[in-house]
Amino acid sequence: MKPALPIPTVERLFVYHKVLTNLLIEGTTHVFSYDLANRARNTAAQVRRDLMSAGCVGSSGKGYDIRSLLDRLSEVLEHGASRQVIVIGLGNIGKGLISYFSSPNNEFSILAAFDRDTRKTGKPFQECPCFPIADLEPFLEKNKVELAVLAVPGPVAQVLSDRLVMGGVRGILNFAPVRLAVPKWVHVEDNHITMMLKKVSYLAKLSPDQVKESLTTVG
Amino acid sequence: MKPALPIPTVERLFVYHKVLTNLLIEGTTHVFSYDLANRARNTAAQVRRDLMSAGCVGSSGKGYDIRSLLDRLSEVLEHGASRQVIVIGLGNIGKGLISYFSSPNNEFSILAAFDRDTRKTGKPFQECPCFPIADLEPFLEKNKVELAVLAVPGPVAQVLSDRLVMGGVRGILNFAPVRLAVPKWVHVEDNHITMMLKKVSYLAKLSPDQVKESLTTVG
DNA sequence: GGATGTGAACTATTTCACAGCC
DNA sequence: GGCTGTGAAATAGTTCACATCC
Repeated sequence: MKPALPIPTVERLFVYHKVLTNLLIEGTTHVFSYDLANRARNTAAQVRRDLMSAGCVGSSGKGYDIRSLLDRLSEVLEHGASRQVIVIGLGNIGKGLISYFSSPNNEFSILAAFDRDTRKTGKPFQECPCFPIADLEPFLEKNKVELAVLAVPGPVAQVLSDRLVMGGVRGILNFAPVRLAVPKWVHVEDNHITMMLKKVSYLAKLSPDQVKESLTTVG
Repeated sequence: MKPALPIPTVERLFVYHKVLTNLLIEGTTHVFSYDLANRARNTAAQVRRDLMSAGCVGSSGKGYDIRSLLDRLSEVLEHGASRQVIVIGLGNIGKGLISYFSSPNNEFSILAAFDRDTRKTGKPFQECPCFPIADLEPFLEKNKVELAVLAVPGPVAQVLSDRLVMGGVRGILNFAPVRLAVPKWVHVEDNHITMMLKKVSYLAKLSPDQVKESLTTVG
């Protein structure tokens, strides 16, 4: 088996995949490394290196063929990956996710939401059924879902995470502002919005106080 | 001026700050590097190195004094950083943010939301006033806000980003699934939920198919 | 004894720079 | 001529390991 790709590379590959999809929709068929680099905000050398690591090939004269690039990237990034997701917590974040993923172009399907508030359960939210938390285990038992979005308040996040893990979930996108303890075969990706906002604030503070040039000078 | 801290370090420092805050609330006054490491899910050496880079000092016998650690971290991470934010787009994500930041313990204050839907504007959402997008420029003119959360559909994100930048915004937390083009003195932090979910899916697929041991064996 | 602080070694990642190809 | 593919160099980041201090 070939060595796993470094995480930073994987993240950029996802970006390329998105950019390339848009280019294809616009009707473009080929792209140069520096062109893709511009759109993905990095360097041509980096793009070539990344694509190489992913096993993509271009041709010296014409650049990369977008369609085969996408095929290859999809294979590397998406082959065998779960696409079925449940959402825990039907607050605003949970609802936002469901709205977002009910758009037709989505690659994930949200099978169900779970909430402890009985006013929310029973009836579906935007065609997505919402069940009481107590139904979680039987649902997981029956549906073998491997991915979950955890969008609940911090204090209950760990307990729910444990239940997800016991139910066979192997990937959690966690919006709760706590660090979850999970066994090593489960991957948690934290989306701590507060922390991101702090980071933005920190970096905005650092960036040089520059004269505001016309926006048209910026790529 | 001392050299800027590496981004990965800064991110970990935010985590330490959070962990330490919780510890302080619990009444703990001192912490060892390996202890902090456990709670932040990394190694003792890393913790010591990070704290050192941030200019923190501990003492060999007793570990680190949490209160002075927090003081120092706050100084490094938060001194001079903007705390006032506006939210563009009062969809579910926008609402979620506002709900989240209206909790009393928050460090950011959301001054206003903006939306193009006139059914949402005029009346406040949870005490946060919501204005029509047309009011953006005068609002920025008057309030000198430097941070914005962009939670609008992809197709309109770039235009709104331009308007934010022209209005003096220097940091954007972007939920729209596009790469924004901004001048170099503006920092954009992307929170592309779809991409994060893809990443979780990718990593969950990779993680070894491990025997499920008792959850109690896991920290 | 048991921590911290830190140079030095190591590992990972990015960038350079150029041979080879179209 | 211009672009890809890729060793090699450079840089960034992490971990080791031990002198030092409480």
